[in-house]
Amino acid sequence: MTQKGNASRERITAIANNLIYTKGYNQTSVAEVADAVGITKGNLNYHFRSKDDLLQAVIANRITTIIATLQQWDHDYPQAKSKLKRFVQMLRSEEESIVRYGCPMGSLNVELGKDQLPLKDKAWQMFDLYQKWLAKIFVQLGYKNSKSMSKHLLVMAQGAALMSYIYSDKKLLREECDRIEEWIDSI
Amino acid sequence: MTQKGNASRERITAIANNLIYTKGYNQTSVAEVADAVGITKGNLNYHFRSKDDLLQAVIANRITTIIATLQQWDHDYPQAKSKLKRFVQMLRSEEESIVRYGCPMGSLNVELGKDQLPLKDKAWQMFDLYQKWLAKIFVQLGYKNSKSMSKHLLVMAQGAALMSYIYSDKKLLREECDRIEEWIDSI
DNA sequence: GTCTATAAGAAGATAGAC
DNA sequence: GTCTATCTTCTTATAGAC
Repeated sequence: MTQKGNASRERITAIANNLIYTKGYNQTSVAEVADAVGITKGNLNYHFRSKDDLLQAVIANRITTIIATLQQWDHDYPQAKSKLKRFVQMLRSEEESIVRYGCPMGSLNVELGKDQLPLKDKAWQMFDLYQKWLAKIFVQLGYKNSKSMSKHLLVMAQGAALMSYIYSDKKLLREECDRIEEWIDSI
Repeated sequence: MTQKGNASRERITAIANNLIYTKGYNQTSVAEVADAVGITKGNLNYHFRSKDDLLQAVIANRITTIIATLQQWDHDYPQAKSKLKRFVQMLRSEEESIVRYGCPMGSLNVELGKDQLPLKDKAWQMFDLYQKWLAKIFVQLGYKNSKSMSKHLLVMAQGAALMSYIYSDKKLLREECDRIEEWIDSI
């Protein structure tokens, strides 16, 4: 709560995003965020009138990132199965943080799910972006049950992220990625 | 924080267990637990010197239950694959609560994982009981990689529980159980 | 915009009477 | 064992000066 700090909304949001991911939303105080940014609580409350308001901005930010990522993937990987593999690849490239902090989407949804329903809806949208994107691909692949298939892929990815997080086990995460990719090849 | 209440440790633990499951540990206050039990905070603090102490008792309780359950399953289902199916069956019979509150083990581990390391170790033991029990079965089935196989089954089960919880989707949970059972048949 | 100061409440835990 | 009362700390949020 010292230092100077040019505190644009974006700057605060980015730092809050990181803290909320690594510590959890309820376990992160606004004082901590302000401290990390280098401003005072009072100043932070000028930019965001409430803690929930801050989380909304964080989630909105994540949603924007996800949309951009999916567009990029659509552009980079024309083939349907390549898109699916790219999705799995995300688990591999993020293995370090997943094993330490879990999946940012999964953790946040679990945390908000028990109460705080209005915010949960926002957090839920993150999942739905991936799900709808995946479903589109399964349609391309000729599946009638594209929704079920896309959710199944999310189930495997979330299960892999969750268990490798709980066991702090990179090897497990890699093995599960292998299995998911085998599954993609087999369909 | 009114009413009379014969407050044995067991009674408090059972009620706390339920609240912690449905609301989450950090979102459950000791005042709430005391209220649900029908005693005062002061009294609760007589039985459990701290909130962490209370959670330890809750987890110890769960561990005892898990051990008893696994022994029962060992007794009731002599065949290896029947044991695995019984494990999956748990997801089906608990679908109502899983869809509403998630998996009690998974949620607690995620919640404690971000900080509170001493308690996480305790919570982690719950998972390990299942994992070791499953691994034993895969050994029976002749698998060299029994550990990997047992964790894979946990991955699928946890993924199914998590996603069906996030989507509040019983149909998804059932479909994923079907897939897991198909997998068991195929190995 | 950014600060200091402070309000207002919640939560965990303790002291002491009964 | 169980209660009432109190303490302390943490947390969110506001008020007002600069």
